[in-house]
Amino acid sequence: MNLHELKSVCGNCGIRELCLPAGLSDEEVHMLDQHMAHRHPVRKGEYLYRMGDPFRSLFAVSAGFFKTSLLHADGRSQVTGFHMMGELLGLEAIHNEEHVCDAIALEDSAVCAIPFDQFEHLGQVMANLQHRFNKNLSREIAREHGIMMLLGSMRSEERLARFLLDLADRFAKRHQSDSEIILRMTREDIGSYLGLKLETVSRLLSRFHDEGTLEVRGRRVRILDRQALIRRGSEAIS
Amino acid sequence: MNLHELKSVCGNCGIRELCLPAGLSDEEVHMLDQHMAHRHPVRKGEYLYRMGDPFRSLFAVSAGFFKTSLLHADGRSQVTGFHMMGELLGLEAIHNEEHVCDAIALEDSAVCAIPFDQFEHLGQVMANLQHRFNKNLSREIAREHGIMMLLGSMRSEERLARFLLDLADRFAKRHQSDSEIILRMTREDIGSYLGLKLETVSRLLSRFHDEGTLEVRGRRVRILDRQALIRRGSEAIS
DNA sequence: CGATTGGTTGAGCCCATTCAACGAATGTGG
DNA sequence: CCACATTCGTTGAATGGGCTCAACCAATCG
Repeated sequence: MNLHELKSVCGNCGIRELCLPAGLSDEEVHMLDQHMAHRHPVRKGEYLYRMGDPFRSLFAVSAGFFKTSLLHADGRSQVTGFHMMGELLGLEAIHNEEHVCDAIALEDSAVCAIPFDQFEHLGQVMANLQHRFNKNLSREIAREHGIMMLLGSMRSEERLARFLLDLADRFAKRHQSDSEIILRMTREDIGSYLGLKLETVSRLLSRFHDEGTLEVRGRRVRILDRQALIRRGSEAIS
Repeated sequence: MNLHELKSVCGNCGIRELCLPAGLSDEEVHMLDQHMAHRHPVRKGEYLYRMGDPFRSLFAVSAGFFKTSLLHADGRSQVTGFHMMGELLGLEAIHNEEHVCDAIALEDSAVCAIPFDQFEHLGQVMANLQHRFNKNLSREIAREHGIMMLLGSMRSEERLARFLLDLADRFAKRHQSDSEIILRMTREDIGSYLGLKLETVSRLLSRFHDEGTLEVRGRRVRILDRQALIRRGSEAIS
């Protein structure tokens, strides 16, 4: 075992309740530990996997921040998600045993690799684990429905407001500040995710800043007026 | 047992290989049949389920056509998908045991209800079934990534072209014509799904018609020039 | 039959894009 | 260390694609 690939111990993990073992008994988590989950670092800018790579493992983000994105034949790309501590990466690759998007670390990160065939075996003997996993997949589908709503029927201000509130909530769940956000991604990444151009994102951030809703200094964003942001995120259009 | 709720027999089902039992052995399909899957009709316009309904069963579409849509507090709605023979409905509801969208029959249809707790038990003893189900969920996630790409970075012509090609392909897989499409949904539904207004959809269909790519007569659409449509569906923007 | 729903088309408008210039921050090699 | 390139972000001006508003038609249904 090399220094960079340590046996992880979900039982001791600070984010256990955010991650795959959420809701499992100590005994069950111990079983999970026995069978899998090696932890290894991924440095900023590195690909965790690429489109077309064979799918062998799921990855649980144990530290850091990732984006996933699709690359289209004509060069356009679409960011499909941002992923932080406790979230699973690679779910979309199960169906044809091949990764269908790129996963890139946006800061120095670490992941726990979960060999999927072993995981499926374990799911057979641990109903609870399988149940949690089903829910995990289902939640991802529901989450993407929300993004379809965002992309399909919201205007730019709304999209950005909701994006920031979502990020803040997710950080808050991880015991970080829910008002001081450090964006790990570029304006272009945000724009791609939200179906906007980077200039539009920049202008919106400036506008929110000027109105006193946010304080924006580069990638440091502080939410000054959460209520205003919530209002922005649910304007009636029609 | 009433006349409208018949024990279905996946083993004899014409769409078995399109549906949940795909890839299962005869014996396995028999087990599936023993435990679940009652078939019942859903008439045009009826709700199969609504947002907020408790989640108890998945549904396999055995005939007909459904749309799923989100209803937002301010009245806006977003169509999240169209679903035909062999596709599963309700996957997005597993995670919090409550439906998070509406499912509405767009024509007289029929579904097989699959009580989810029983299904999970069966998954525990039939690794193959569980494996297929995992793939099914994963494919749904990957499909939605594609829609994010569509909504986030394609222009209106491309969106509609791809939508029609996707529909045609799915009909073709079900042994129906791949060039003669009967749209089951309104222009407004299409627009909602594609992030466009109904007038835009109408104009685009007229344009494709005038250019000889399609023949459009109300909800009857015939693909006259598939190559042209494919080209429309992959124009480089930038 | 009138009422309602669904679809088409036109004219004008507006929000986000495009194109462009510039500034700040970071990194690199001589 | 500085000169330079590169990446990232901001801001302005002009454009245009899809939206809004509106009129009208066709089909369907009580």
